[in-house]
Amino acid sequence: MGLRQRTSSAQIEDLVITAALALLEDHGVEALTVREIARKAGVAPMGLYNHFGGKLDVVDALVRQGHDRFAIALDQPVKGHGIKDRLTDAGLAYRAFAHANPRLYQLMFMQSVTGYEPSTETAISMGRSIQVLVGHITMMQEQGIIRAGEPLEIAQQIWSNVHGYVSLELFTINFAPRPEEAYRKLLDDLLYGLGPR
Amino acid sequence: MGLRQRTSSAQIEDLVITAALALLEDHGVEALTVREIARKAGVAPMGLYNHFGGKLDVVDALVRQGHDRFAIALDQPVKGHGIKDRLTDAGLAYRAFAHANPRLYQLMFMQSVTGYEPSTETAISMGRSIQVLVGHITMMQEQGIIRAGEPLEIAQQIWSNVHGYVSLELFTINFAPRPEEAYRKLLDDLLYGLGPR
DNA sequence: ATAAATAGTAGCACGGTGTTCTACACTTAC
DNA sequence: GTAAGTGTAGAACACCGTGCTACTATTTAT
Repeated sequence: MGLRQRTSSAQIEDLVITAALALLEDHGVEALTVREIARKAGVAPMGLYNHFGGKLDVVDALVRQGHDRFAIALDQPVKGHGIKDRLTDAGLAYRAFAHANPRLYQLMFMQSVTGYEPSTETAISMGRSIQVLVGHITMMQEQGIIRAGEPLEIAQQIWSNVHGYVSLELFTINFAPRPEEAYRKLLDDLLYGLGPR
Repeated sequence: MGLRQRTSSAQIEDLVITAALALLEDHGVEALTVREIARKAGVAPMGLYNHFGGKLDVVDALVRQGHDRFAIALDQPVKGHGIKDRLTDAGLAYRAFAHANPRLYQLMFMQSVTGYEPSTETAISMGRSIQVLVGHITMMQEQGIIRAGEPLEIAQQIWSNVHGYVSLELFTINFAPRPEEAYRKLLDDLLYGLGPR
């Protein structure tokens, strides 16, 4: 037997994920139904079961792709900025990503689809984002900008603060009059609190 | 016409909410179905529509009750502690509440039931919690423990940090080896970052 | 070129969901 | 005693995720 042509399959998987993402961002999680995704992707509902384990598996693929894009976004250095501003820039990129893909962000970090739990493969993708953060922290520790300590633990602190602000913001629980400015101040205080004492 | 006996109605509403809470914490959001809640409460499914607007309205009542209990938990002063430790104590109480009612917390602050959005009445209940925080902050500002600035904005910062850590923890995205200790350190750095410079 | 295997399709079916409707039983007020 | 109102049971509707079967088109092997 010769090599099977799988181009078609890969295309279909891509079509499905793209359709699901569009549906999610345009009409919310409630629009993420098997029939709707299939229709938008131009595929039979059964095709969704031929290429994926089911609806939650499609969601998982969507989330995994999201984490991959997310890790890249966090690692974009801003030209003209030194290492000193690495974390601030990453923090701004973090919020920008969440605002550009709010419902995807909810899917990735809040439990917005009932029954969904990330697969181990997706968890690994998620781990890459925090590794980017750890990289920034280690560099800044070497420069004496951030106090000594386990980088992973410090990364967790930073992530908590940033994720907390952004997720409350998406949930429209934000009492600050100027959210953008308040967020910058948050990043500032956060770095000060993590600085050498 | 005389006064209507409404004891029965109030009782039923209470039965429904209690049943829903038990179901939520014991079997997760997926178990929160109309038929299941009614069965557990010993009420006909229709009773749920007689006393509430529907399933999401029951959820809303559940969330509102949660916020009321939450605000009280955040305002419990720890005996022997001074004003200096008010925020730390509140932070610990915050996490304790989330750990005692993890799925309720998810319902209150993450969007764990599809289609649910808090009513304005519930939003007001939520506002009371942050008012408790604002109270603590104002007191600590007067003592010079916290830097000057809009208390509401500072409250938002604290809330972000604490909520972020707790929600990532509930989502099992915690890379710190000793979560309890890491959380105390987070509170410590947070207060330091908010202190006078 | 011809036959066989495979991938994708359509469409129905099943159990479960939120919600609504109708018919019946019970309690309460006058 | 009678009437109103409140709660019940149970069926019904439309939708959901999912699985099954039959059919078609395309690709592969000979």
